[in-house]
Amino acid sequence: MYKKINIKDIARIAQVSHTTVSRALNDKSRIRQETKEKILSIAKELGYRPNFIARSLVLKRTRTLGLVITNIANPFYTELAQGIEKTATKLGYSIILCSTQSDISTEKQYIEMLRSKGVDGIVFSSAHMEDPNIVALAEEEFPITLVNRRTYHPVVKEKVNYVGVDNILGGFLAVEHLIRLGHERIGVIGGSAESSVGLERLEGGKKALSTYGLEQRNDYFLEGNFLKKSGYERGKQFLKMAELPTAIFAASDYMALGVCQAILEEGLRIPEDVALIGFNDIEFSSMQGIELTTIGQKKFEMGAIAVEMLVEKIEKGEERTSAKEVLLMPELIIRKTCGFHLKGYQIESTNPSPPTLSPEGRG
Amino acid sequence: MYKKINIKDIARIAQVSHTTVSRALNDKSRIRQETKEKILSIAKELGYRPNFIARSLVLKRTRTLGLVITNIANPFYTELAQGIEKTATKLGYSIILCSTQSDISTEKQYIEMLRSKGVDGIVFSSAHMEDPNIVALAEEEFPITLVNRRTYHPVVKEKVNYVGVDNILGGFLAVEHLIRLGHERIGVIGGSAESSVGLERLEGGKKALSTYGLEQRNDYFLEGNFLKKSGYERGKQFLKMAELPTAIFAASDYMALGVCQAILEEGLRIPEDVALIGFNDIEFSSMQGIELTTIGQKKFEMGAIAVEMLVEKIEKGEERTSAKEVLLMPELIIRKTCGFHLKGYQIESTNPSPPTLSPEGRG
DNA sequence: TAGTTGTTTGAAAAAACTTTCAAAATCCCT
DNA sequence: AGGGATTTTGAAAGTTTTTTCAAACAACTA
Repeated sequence: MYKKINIKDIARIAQVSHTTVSRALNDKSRIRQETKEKILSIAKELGYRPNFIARSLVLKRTRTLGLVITNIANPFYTELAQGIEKTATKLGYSIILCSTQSDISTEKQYIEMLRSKGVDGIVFSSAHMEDPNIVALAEEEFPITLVNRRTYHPVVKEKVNYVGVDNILGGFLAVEHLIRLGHERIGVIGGSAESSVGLERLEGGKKALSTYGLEQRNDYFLEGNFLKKSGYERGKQFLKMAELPTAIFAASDYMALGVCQAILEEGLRIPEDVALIGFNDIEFSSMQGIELTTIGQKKFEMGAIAVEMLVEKIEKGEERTSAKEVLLMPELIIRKTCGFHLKGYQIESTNPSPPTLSPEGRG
Repeated sequence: MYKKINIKDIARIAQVSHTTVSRALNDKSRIRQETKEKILSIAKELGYRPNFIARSLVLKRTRTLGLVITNIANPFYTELAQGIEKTATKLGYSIILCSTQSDISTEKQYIEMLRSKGVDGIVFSSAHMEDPNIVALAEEEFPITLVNRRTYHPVVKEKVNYVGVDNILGGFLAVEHLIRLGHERIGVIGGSAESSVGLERLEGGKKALSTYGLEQRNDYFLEGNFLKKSGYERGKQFLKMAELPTAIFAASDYMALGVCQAILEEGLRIPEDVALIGFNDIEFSSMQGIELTTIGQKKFEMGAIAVEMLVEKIEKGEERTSAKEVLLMPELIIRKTCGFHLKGYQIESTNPSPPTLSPEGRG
């Protein structure tokens, strides 16, 4: 049986007090180089492993972060989670994974647990619009950051950092692309009403419609929940309409894949019968046989920035008070589900400049 | 500023000792019902939140598990991770996520960290064949379980629990399916040599070949690493051969998707020119436009069983000494990449019985 | 009433570490 | 050699909780 050895064991062998051992181990001053080396070598020899929980108890720091996410199965979140986990370990933190299935009360329990376990901060990747848990944390000034989804609550806006894409621009780009390809009846499948990103993408889409002078038909806006199944169902709904849209913008690739399934099942072709554009650019969107045109966003980088901001907040403490907001630029990724390639256009630069192209490509 | 309140604060207000408060909070005996209720109500009113790290210090239990995984981005692992996370929380544990990118020394650092943080156990989803870190843990009898990949090291086999699929059977099923459809030149893309599952699947494939009296050609066995890119590259390699295989079995769907890309790029059709079968049945394999025939395994359940076994080991302690090994049954899932549907067979039951079907379907 | 039993409570120790403060040791200068 | 300054070390307290042991208290029996 391996007995765990602690700072006192080392002290006894090195013939010093455990205080001195602590100083040696933590590379503190007020210790002679010689004694430090001796202690270090003994520690190494004994295979000493520091007990972080004892340390945490006195330091009130665990170097552990919570990650609350709806569901890792969603490919968008797994890429995000990767960025988060990687940069957390780079910065010396580990992360506790919490998947809430979007349930506010599950989220609350997770938060309770995380705080009892003494995490130094939490990153939320899927905040609800009016998430009371997040508001409470913000009021208490507990270190958190929001990534991807945000909350419009004033105290959250004032106090907590946020990273995301410019979803309004993204939505605009998506619908604009459809419009430029000649579509006038454009169906939009939004995210759930609890998600800021869905709303913002929808808003961007509507903006494109009005910029190009197209009618906004209410029956062409359907609410989804970002999941494949919901894309499938909303897609079917569109396809049953008397005057069905000629193009569909789904607020996530995952949903777009569901729409794809629905369209194909009805015996329709993509993009000839109905064009399809998604959002996120998950890995599978680029697969042969799918080749979904979509709005790309830097998911890994988003996660990385989120934890960098959080760690800065934790370590810098109260120094910076105002909340930062960083918005990454979305990017139109043209593949084959909108028919761009069929019309023989050459791929142009897709940087997010204001709409200048004359609608010559219509019809 | 919210000051954290502790057991002593409650004691002061309730006019009892903190010992008594502890008893009330933990629902222990040796306390009068009346005092207990009083204490509980005070605790609630003050918003008391137990400090798990102090508790952990004395109890030597953290109710936290480590999950070491190569990479959450691989869809197979995300489904597995879901099963793990969900049942961990169900059993009152939280999990710290560690993605090693298959690097042994990164893994070692993660293990050090996890142990310093006092996790009660670790689940390894991607053990290397001769992983020294795992051997060391096993020798020390630190609670771990292996899921998916295993190690053939004798002390690990003797001491640590394992859950996985019957990969040999799975490989057999895959290649058998190809053989029954008339293929005689079957290329296999294995996993990396460090992975037990790749080896076992290959072994199963070879077994099918010999069972049906087919030649085993060494140039038809290529080593991959389970990732899409490696499937693409190995696929290309096969397609450049003078006598290219008429069917390919890839040891993971993720690789099969890469192979798919390679085949399509070469202007060949699936399954008419070359048939393709994968392993894992990840969610995207069932997508329209892909419809990959594959070997299914219960990933979520596998994860669930892994943590159940681990928790049992942790909580039961030394009571059960011999290591359990649970092997789930793989299942042939026939979709469209092997051409089964083209031949007008009706879908038969695919339970893993010994090969009885006469090879009437050949040619 | 004394003695026994059983229940309820609290003091103190323990877990493994960091930090503060004071004491001891060393060094330098006159 | 003596005194001040500086460096090195250790004792003790603190972090929050659980647990052991003993004390106090109530109730019951003889």
